Amino acid sequence: MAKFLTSREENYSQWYNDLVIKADLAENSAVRGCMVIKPYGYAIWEKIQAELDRLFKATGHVNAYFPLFIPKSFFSREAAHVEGFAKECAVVTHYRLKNDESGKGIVIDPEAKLEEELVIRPTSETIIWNSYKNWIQSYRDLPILINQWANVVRWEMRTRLFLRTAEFLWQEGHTAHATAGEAIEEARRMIDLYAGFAENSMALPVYKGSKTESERFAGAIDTMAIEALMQDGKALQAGTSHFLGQNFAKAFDVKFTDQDGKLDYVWATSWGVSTRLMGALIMAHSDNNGLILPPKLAPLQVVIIPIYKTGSDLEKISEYAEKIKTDLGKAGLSVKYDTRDTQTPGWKFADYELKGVPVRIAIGPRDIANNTVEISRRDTLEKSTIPFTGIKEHVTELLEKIQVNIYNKALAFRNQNTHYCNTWKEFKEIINGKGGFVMAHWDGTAETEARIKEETKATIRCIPFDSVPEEGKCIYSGKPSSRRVLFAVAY
RNA sequence: CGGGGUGUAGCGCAGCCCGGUUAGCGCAUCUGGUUUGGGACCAGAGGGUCGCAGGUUCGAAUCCUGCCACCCCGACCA
Repeated sequence: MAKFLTSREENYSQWYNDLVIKADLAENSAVRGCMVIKPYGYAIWEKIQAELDRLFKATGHVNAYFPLFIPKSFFSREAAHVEGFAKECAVVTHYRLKNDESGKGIVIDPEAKLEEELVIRPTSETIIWNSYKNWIQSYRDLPILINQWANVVRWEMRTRLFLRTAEFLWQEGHTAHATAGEAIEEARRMIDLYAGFAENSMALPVYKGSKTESERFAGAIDTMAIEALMQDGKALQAGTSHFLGQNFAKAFDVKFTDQDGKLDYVWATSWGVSTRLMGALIMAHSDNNGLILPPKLAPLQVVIIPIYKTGSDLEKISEYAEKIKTDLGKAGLSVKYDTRDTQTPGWKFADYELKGVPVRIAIGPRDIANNTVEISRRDTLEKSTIPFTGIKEHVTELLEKIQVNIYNKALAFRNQNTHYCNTWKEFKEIINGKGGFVMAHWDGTAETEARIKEETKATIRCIPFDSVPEEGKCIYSGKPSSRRVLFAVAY
């Protein structure tokens, strides 16, 4: 089985690449570092989008859209911001092409040089706060709770499908508030929302916490993140939410008059998740047979496959199958009845396993005779034969069970691979060995953090919100520490 | 951007070192037939600017130079 995929044990990153390609999720394009998201992959992204969009709206946010291009000068207004992004910006310098004089091909028209270059957004804080300046005068104009679904470009050196591409799709929330407290609350609300989404919809357990200063978003006061563990023991940052203080308000001169008539700068947050979530989803659950998708995000939840020898067999099976399809459809499930006679049942079984369809129903003459169906779950590959009556209830329950089981499995793995280390030796053994998360004491200095990174590649993923105060000694420097932080080698 | 590797049919590869008929093989595709409860079988067919540009040579997939792309490992990052 699974001779079409490189196995996880053999080469985890090759397995991931194979899976993305063979499950027809995405492929590389003619443009370096940019991917084509194929229909099946995009369907999963649409499910992710739909649920997140619902959650954003349920917490009072609205969608808007800002330009792809940002005047170069906007970036220099916030010092830390420009420093963080300058190295990976694509820049538009001209607005016209013309035929080459020599008659061969087309060239940039040197006369069509832009007076001010435009940066293709790597993130939209600057262009958005430039607009907010005009929208905000009084506390009555606040808060502004806006989200944008967009593409952004970050000219990365090394790219990998979904995990790191030069162009990616994401959503970015940009909110404006009258008080620091309100903004902090908002930033925290959104990281909680992301964590809830990861756990409930993606079946992906995450650690929540704040980044250290060196890992913080360029221009933020506090960056909060959710961190997930992949099957190879590496961590993946799955979402971030930033408390931006008054940095962008100051950079773009966004002031408002409060209830006491005093003028103050506006407080900001921004938060986002990207198509990288697709990578997390793929890597966290899948196996050597292919994708394993949580039912809540599977574009196709149930597939029905007929097994027949003759045309009259197929007729009977189809009648039976169509009933099931209609029935399950009424229960709100997405069901496909695959009647293609160009592929054999065995081929279809393998293909839908590769694509991670959670539940498969096979119907053959045997089932017609016995009034049964064969039902198979993708997460455990278990098969059973069940009676035709009550199939709707059975499938609905099974999908819920699968959702829970996938989560529990990922949680167990995450917990088994979260180690509490007290010595440097032990720390290195785990990080260099099996990997995983390490909860360890840290003296709070950027120097120690950098040294640890240099020696082991491990970084502080976050200072977990729920880490309990505890007296200890930094594993590296031996200096006193009051709480453990979360280390891992990250993607 | 540094180190290593690879570019030959849609995909995966052999051929290259040691230049010489019509560039092979597996998978996939197409046609016909038999099949169909875990990636079916037989027969036949189609498909190639040998990554690109120069050079050496009577002759280049093969040798030389330059470039480009991709993969792996580092630094950077969601």
